[in-house]
Amino acid sequence: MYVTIPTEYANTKPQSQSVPVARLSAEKLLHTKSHLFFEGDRVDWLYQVKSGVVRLTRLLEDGRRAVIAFGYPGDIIGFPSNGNHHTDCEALTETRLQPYSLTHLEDGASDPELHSELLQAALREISAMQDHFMMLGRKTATEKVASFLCTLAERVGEDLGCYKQFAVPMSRSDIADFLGLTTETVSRTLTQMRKSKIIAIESVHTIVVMRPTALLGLSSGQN
Amino acid sequence: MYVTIPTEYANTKPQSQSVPVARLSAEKLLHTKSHLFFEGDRVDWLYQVKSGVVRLTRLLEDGRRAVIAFGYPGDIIGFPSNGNHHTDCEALTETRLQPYSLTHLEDGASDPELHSELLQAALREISAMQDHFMMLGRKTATEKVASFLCTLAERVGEDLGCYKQFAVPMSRSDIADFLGLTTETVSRTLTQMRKSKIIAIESVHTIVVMRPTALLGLSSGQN
DNA sequence: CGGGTTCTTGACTATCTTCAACGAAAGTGG
DNA sequence: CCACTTTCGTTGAAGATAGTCAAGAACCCG
Repeated sequence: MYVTIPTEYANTKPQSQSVPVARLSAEKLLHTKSHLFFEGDRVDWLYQVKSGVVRLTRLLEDGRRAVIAFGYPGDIIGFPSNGNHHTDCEALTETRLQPYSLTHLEDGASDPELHSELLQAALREISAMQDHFMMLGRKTATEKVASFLCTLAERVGEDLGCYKQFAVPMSRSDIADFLGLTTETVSRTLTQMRKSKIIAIESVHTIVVMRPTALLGLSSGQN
Repeated sequence: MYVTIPTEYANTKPQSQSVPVARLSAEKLLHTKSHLFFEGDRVDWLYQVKSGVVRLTRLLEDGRRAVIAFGYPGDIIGFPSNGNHHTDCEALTETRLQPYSLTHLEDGASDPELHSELLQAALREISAMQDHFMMLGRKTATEKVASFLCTLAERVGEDLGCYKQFAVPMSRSDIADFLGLTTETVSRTLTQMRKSKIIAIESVHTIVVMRPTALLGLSSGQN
């Protein structure tokens, strides 16, 4: 999941990724904090997240980290490059995954339809990543955090009357590394939004959006 | 073309993208500053750059801009998302392009091999974009500019004895929007590198790398 | 040649980071 | 189950990196 530039709150097309048809393996269970794969590992399977949340990260030699994406239900993860994984993948919650055999997927001749699905998934991924470039390169801290919350609210928020509540399974530093900020800045920004009654911080890992329109405004710089 | 994290100078595998086999249309010529497509246009063709350089951009309503990528010879551009272009594309120099019919490409059944090539190109694209996330989110201005120059040198630099020279067809603000900086910061950073004799600025749009190792050092933060 | 754009440079400012301390939460072992 | 340790989150103060504003120089293009 990438945080994009929401143009209208709660208006995105349902994230119902077309589900590849031929399941070649049973569901896989991944426990919180366990790894699905590491950077450099050979890619044998792609996975579609069925429930739970995973985190994809890359590291720099000196320890700086980038969170490339969060994998939410419906997302397909594990795209190879030169046959290898280019990120680490760790579960943030108990996660169920549907594996798909890569050899079978990549061989277009054997199953053209499945192959097309894979290509479509890759193209969606590219598009989502392009949105994220704008975020990383051109948005302020407040805009970044607001965009992030909007996306979470839209994607997994549950209605609470006129409010929307959602879980935030990732740590502050996961969020920071995803948005290109520090944990302190993320924390401060959230506090500020809480003080201006735009959000409520139910618990550290649960947020309620009190004023969706105001949050959306922050996300696009109209403050 | 994305600027990645060079691990060893002049050590990247040749950018020889596998060339799709079935050419369905004659080469297309694009003049400097003319557009190949705009964001929102329906995608009918993909293009492989044969010569020249193009620039892919996205805009925010308030005018902020992100340069998503520069398209150099060998690169494939125009990947659709929901059938539409998600960036504008403009030629920075006279450019020759080989078009490929999308309908033909996407229909895996009709030409499995071509379809596979397309998927591979998309996967390479995803990998390159992931590298760029680290750049945008976690690198300093100097590291960004140095990485950018390293990539250009590697990709299109011509040997001049022990130096490497290359053209910089994009403007300072193109570079800035690619790296998530301002034109002033790009300009200042280049000036600084020139003063420390790491590069020479032949002309505004031509750079010579005098001390490749030093430049590579800057790109990964060892300064 | 002249007008407009692009690039460079300077001075100042703001945003975000860094460093540090503290409190809260979660994990561990007796 | 409780005490202890460790990690995580929040907050504050100070500092630095990059941005903004502004002006002049260089470059292009007709």
